[in-house]
Amino acid sequence: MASGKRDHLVDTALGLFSRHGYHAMGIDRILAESGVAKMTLYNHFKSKDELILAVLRRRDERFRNWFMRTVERRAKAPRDRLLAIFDALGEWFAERDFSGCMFINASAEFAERDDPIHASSAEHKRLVLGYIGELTAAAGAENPDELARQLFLLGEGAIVAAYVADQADAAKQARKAAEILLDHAGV
Amino acid sequence: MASGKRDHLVDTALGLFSRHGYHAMGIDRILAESGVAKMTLYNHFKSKDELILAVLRRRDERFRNWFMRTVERRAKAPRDRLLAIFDALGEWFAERDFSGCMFINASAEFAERDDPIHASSAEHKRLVLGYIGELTAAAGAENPDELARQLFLLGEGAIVAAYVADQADAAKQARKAAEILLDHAGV
DNA sequence: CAGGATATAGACAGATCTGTCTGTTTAGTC
DNA sequence: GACTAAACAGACAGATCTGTCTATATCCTG
Repeated sequence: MASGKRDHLVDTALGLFSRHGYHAMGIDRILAESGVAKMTLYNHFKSKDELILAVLRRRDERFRNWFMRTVERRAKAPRDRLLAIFDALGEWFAERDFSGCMFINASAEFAERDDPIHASSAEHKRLVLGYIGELTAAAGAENPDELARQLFLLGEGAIVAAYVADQADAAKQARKAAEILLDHAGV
Repeated sequence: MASGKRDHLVDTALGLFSRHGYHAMGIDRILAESGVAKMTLYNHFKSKDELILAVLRRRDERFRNWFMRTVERRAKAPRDRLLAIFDALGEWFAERDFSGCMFINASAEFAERDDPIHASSAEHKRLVLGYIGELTAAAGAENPDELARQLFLLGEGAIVAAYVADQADAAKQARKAAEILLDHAGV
């Protein structure tokens, strides 16, 4: 059985890194908050960076599960599901402790392109784009990849607008633009 | 006359913060790289955060000047200028040391919404959006604000796609989507 | 040339951060 | 109850970081 301590550590770190950033949040605070001993952390992870990678893996899994479930619960028809992407984003932005996208934020702090943390963030974005691609294909778009990439841009833009520029209704705006793109793509 | 040392310090810090992030880049390295003494820094700035704010002010000024100049040099007709936004972004992304948007990255590291650094980033984004709004108004769009916000989302999304997800042609994709939105807005 | 502002190098304090080590305690299993 | 593995508290080392202080040097200006 995987250690419950490890799980708890990753969960606590996920919340703290998300709200405060990666460099700004020290190991000691994570340990205090989680009630775990330092040696337990270094028994499970080689370094803080390895903990961050574990956090990102968990975040990727949880976020994409939640995202796909929400989109698919909100709508059945392919076109509606593509629009539901932006309703899901709107839900996310409205969370009280919304702190932007952990992967965008991680890329900001670990700037080197071949840093494993940056690479992990890139992979997450590719997976999200891939999911949107599945939806555009299911919707029978003429050029599903291109449509997916354009909707993806709207989504990422909405995240930035909501977090950086404090535009609470960014998801709604993105949805309106998406409708136009879908109409144009014959979906 | 404003100190040339101060200017040089801000310039050096701008490059280093941009390439390495804000927390990851220490004062000492900035001083060594710029050849300026520590007391000179603390004579001009109260703290590292104040230096960061000065860097962001300079970056805002330079970036928006460059951006507006590039857009207006690349195209004369209002619709073409709106599309030139994405050509300008493409130029930027292709720079060898492109490191994403300093304001998005700053918001990632200074997460609290009322942190002056986060607020300064929000203000920059508002100014960029305002400029796009001038262009959509000049183009005679029916709803210039809404169109501007949607183009803004595409632009921000392209920045994230280019930097985080390593999509070199994100600006081109955004441009294609923008064309559709412009057609739809009767511009 | 004299005086005042500005910049210099570099030591220093104090905080903080990651990662290691030790010795003890807890918990589960045979 | 004995053995083993895991977690514990907490001290510690070593690095690094921000910000301060001092004493010297440079440069502009009157």
